[in-house]
Amino acid sequence: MFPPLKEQLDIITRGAAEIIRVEELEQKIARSIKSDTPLKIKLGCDPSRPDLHLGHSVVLRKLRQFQDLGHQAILIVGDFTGMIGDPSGRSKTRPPLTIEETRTNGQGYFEQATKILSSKKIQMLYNSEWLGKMSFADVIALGSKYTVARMLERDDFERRYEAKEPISIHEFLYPLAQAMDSVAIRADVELGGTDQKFNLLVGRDIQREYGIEPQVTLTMPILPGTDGVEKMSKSLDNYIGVNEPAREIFGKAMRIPDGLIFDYFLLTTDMRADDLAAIKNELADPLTNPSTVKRRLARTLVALYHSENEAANAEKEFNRMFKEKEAPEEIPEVALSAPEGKMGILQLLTDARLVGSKSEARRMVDQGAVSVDGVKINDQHAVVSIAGGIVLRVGKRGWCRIRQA
RNA sequence: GGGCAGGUAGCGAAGCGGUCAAACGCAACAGACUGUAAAUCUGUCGGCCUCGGCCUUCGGAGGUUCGAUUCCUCCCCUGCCCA
Repeated sequence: MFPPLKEQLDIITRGAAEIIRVEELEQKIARSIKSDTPLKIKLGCDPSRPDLHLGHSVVLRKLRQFQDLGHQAILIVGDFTGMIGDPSGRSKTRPPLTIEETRTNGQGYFEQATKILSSKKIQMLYNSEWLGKMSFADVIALGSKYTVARMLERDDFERRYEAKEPISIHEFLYPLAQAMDSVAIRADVELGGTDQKFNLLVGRDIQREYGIEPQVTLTMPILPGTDGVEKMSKSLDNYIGVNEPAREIFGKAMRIPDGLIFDYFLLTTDMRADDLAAIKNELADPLTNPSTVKRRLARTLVALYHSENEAANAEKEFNRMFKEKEAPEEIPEVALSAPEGKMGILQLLTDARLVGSKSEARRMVDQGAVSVDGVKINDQHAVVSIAGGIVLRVGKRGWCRIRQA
């Protein structure tokens, strides 16, 4: 039923940043084969950020590989912690969620995740199921199993402690809560980004404390965002969402720095090892124009989340907009009512929601970023007739078709 | 509980009675260039405008002043030290 040990290990270790510990993984797999029992592979999901992007996909792809090898994927939705309101470091303002929100978000997560995961061998659990049942005494007992010094080993905590930034007590409880998830489901392997390493390791320790065989931790590299600097995240707006339209995915992929092309192929696609090697060579060749390789990446990504067909269309569209500098095929349309069919350009821009304020509209006009039907508008006081319908443009990407209501 | 240091635009950080919508850096946005890349250069970067200005902002609430981001009082929040 299960592929042989060697084959499993090959697949599992590919692309992984670190596995702690490989020997234990081998033992678990060997036992799984012998007893014909799937391993439980755990992945935690954050219900406060329901939109998945390529960064999430890295670890989801790894989970998919486990599924394909016959193992059991278990998604843990951190609804309990979400209801309290997490503050892992940066976002102090993360608002607590209601139970309904965590359910809705969990469901949304599941739907998006199954674009990557197989719908077989998958289970989704909410951690309030067990964490919500713990008494305060249970929590104290849990707290007694870990020390402050060890908590401070975590990079994030150590840094903030040194920098004299606030660390709330409950932040210490999060890794422990996450560890309890591993205890509750008796996870064999837990997946996460390298930034999760500490939390995953706490899981091992706590499982041991509760008399359970420690999980193996498998971390995947963190995917850099489209800016090439920070990790991909929605709040930094350097992400490519799995739910985005084909054109967006294509366009955003084309905008990543060249240096990221290979990493993206490696981490966000299912490309085989020999193809990856070929790409590496191609990129190393000074005669190669990286944009052609980047195009292939963009097509691959669109195909992954939409279809081959849409990938081809997205590329055509891309050429049309940026090579031939013509209006995109589909642009948002806004119906506005104007007396006598005429409007001031500033009003037009704000009503079309191409800018956030009239001041911004002024700036755009001043900077020569605005055009109507391809004709540049330089005068803030210009009055435009919208009677016959016009195409309004701001900057490179702000298109809008206006028609009279 | 006490002492000290802080809370300024998306972030970081100046200002410390008027010339402050607030230096500077980053991010962001626009323009040029280009491969919608990067780098670079230029400009913008609270809101409204008849372009002369007007309005709302510097943790919160009051107060002193002709005038406060700058001084005083109280409150809230954060860090450090002492208990």
